[in-house]
Formats: sequence, structure tokens, C-alpha cells
Amino acid sequence: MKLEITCTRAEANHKQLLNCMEKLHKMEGSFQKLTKLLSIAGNDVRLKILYLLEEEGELCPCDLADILKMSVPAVSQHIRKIKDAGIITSRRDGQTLYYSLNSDETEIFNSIFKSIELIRKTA
Amino acid sequence: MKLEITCTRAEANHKQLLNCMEKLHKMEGSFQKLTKLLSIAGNDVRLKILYLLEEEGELCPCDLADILKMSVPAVSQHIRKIKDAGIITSRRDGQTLYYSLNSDETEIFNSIFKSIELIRKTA
DNA sequence: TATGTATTTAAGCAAATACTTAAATACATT
DNA sequence: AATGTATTTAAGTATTTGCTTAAATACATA
Repeated sequence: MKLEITCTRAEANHKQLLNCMEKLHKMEGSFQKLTKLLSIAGNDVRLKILYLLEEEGELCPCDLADILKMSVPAVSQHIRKIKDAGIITSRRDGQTLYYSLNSDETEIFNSIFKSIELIRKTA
Repeated sequence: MKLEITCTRAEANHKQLLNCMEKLHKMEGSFQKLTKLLSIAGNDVRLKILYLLEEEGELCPCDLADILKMSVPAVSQHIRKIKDAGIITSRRDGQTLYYSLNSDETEIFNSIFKSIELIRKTA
């Protein structure tokens, strides 16, 4: 890791900057994983899909398309992103695929959804 | 609000779908605000900026550019996004602008940052 | 006032996003 | 086997994103 300080301010605290760099470097993997999760949740449609799965347990693409008032392929492509990130899994019943949140991912989304309530109160 | 069900599956639970639509409709504003927050945090650079501000209290664009090893204008443009969302504010000291998290926004980010630790353990 | 430093803003561009429509796949039923 | 339904995948496209470089702004100091 290159630890080069270019800031020329007299007040610049080089030790602080180097410390920050090392911290980030050590946590790089965690940041990548969290960024991935947040970028998936940071979309109106996908956040609603995640919320609906949390609330309803499981839903199929067709239901989600109805609820979200959008085309089935559009929903399906969002579902794929969420699935590729390992956040949901599917269960087949005949022609219908039911998607649900993976139990090991619910904790972080629960804390995110809690903030919805928080926002409702402050807004 | 148009409540139209197009799903033709025999098993489709229309009451459930209508209920979901109403819930989403009532929470539309909260979803928008939360999506905005998450889309801002769902970027590697911005998540790190937010984390660094949380950890260090305040930092200037120049410091952040050093720590993140990227150009000052690139950092500045990320800062602007975060600032436009009302998440941070600036304090001027001479030529230097110090940015810090707004206190009313720290709660949600704290819960997000906590999940970094969670991820470190599970990964 | 002139020069330098910190920061922002603007213009330009490559890559990523998120939709649309059309085609492919998987299962069910006749 | 043939047709229909649920879903995914692919191709095409308009929009957004995130950088780069260059120019503008704000403050400090000689």
C-alpha cells in the first residue's frame, strides 16, 4: 500500500491521514460487500421488493409486477440483481417461482427498514 | 391510486396484493427518502467518506483526496452529492472547508456502519 | 494589488443503469 | 404432441453516473 500524503496545508495531520488509510485498507473487503448491499437497496424498485419480501415472506415476479405496477421483465431483472448478490432465493411451485429473503441477510435489512419508521416520524 | 390486478394465477391472493399496494402508497415518501440515502451510501467512495467523517469528526476535501487516493475534484463532486442530500455540513477555517456528518443523520449511518463489523465477522 | 492555495464548477466522455420489446426456457394442461 | 402460462434472457436505447481536465471562485498573504 502506497502511503503518500500530497496535502500541503500546514495544519494537515499526517498521522491522522495515514491512520485513516490503514483503517480503510484493512476493511476494504467489508466495504466492498457493504457497498454492494447498499447499492442494491439504494434503488426505489429494489428497496420495495426487499421490503415486500420481508413483510410478506415470499412473492413471485408476477405479484411484484402487479404491486409495483411495472412490467414483468423489468421486475425480473431487478430480482436477478438481488439474487446474484445472494440476498434472496427461490422456491418453485409448478410454473411459479416464489422468492424470499435469505435468513442470514435479514438482520441488516431489518435495521434498514426500521429507519423507514424513523424517517416517517421525522419527516 | 389505481389498484389493478393483472396476475392470472389461480393462487394469486388479490387481497394480499391490494394490501401491499396500499402499504407502499402510504409509505411512498419514506421510501423515496430512504432510497436517496441508500443510493448515496451505496457507492464505494461515498461510503468511505461517510465512514471517515463518522470516525474522525471532520475532514477537508484535500484530506479525503489523500486518504482515498483520488483527485480533489472527484472527491468534491461526491461531497456535493452528500451535501445536497442534507447529510453533511461544512465549517470554514480560512481557505479550508471542514465537512462533518449532521447529527440528525448519524443514527442511521451508525446502524449501517455497525453492519460493517457484522460483515467482517461473517466473511 | 498580485500571487498562491483550497475548493468548486463546468464540459466532455466512457461505463453503468434501467427500462422496452422480442425471443427463449420451463413447466402444466389439453 | 400442441398450446398456454410464468419466468428469464437478450438486444436496443435513453438516462445517469463518475471520472478527467480546465476554468472559476474564495480566501490568505506577500
